[in-house]
Amino acid sequence: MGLAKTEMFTDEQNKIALFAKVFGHPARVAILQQLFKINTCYCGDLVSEIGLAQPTISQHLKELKNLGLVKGNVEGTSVCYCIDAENWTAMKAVMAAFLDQDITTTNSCC
Amino acid sequence: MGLAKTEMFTDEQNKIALFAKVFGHPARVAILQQLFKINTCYCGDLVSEIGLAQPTISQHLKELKNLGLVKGNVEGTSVCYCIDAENWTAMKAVMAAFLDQDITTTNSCC
DNA sequence: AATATTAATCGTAATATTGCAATATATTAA
DNA sequence: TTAATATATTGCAATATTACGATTAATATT
Repeated sequence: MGLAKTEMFTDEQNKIALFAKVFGHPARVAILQQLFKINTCYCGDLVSEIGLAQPTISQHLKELKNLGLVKGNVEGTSVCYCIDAENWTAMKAVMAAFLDQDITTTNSCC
Repeated sequence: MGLAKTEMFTDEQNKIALFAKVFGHPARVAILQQLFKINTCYCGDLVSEIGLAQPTISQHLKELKNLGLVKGNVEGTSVCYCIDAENWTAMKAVMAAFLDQDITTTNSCC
């Protein structure tokens, strides 16, 4: 079906999956790394830096914006993008709660 | 195309994306949380716990196994699954390097 | 006003993902 | 050996994702 049965899962599980999904493409990872590196970045800079076509980068940026991880600021004909620090921190807390679970090796089957 | 152009990105970026992708479905999040919670778990238990069909759970487990995050141990007709602690820790280091980047609010455009 | 620049949107082709019924495989029990 | 049980695999339909050319929208420059 290609359609996740989100109603079977908790809000937290769906939230983790949504954040993870947006990181599940190397172009979006690269965009975020670049934004962290140079702090503030025009859309066109990302296009030349990453090497995908402009509509493709624009589409990836849209997904990052939809989740609130990235903000865009219109400056004339350009749009300047940066990380949304507050939402990034909130996302980190959600992901950390999932990733930092304790592993009890006792009573393990394998 | 539906096909990520992995050759344009660094190994690290592709690795982050691969790990994130496997967490990008709530069923796999739920499977992992359950494995952390009860430490060791038969495939059938996950099917009844999560509520998706047996082939669906089996398929999700396969993806987790392919990335090395989960191990399975055959016990008679059953298969007992658990987290691969070593690989989980290694994965956490990769993801933390990405998620814990510093945010410099100075010189930010938005 | 006409043109240039930058980014977003639309449309579409190629491919990937999700979910499950049906079936196959492997082990144990009778 | 046969039947029962548990899991994996196959095949397929529905939907999602990725990428980009063409176009549009908005602002700047001349």
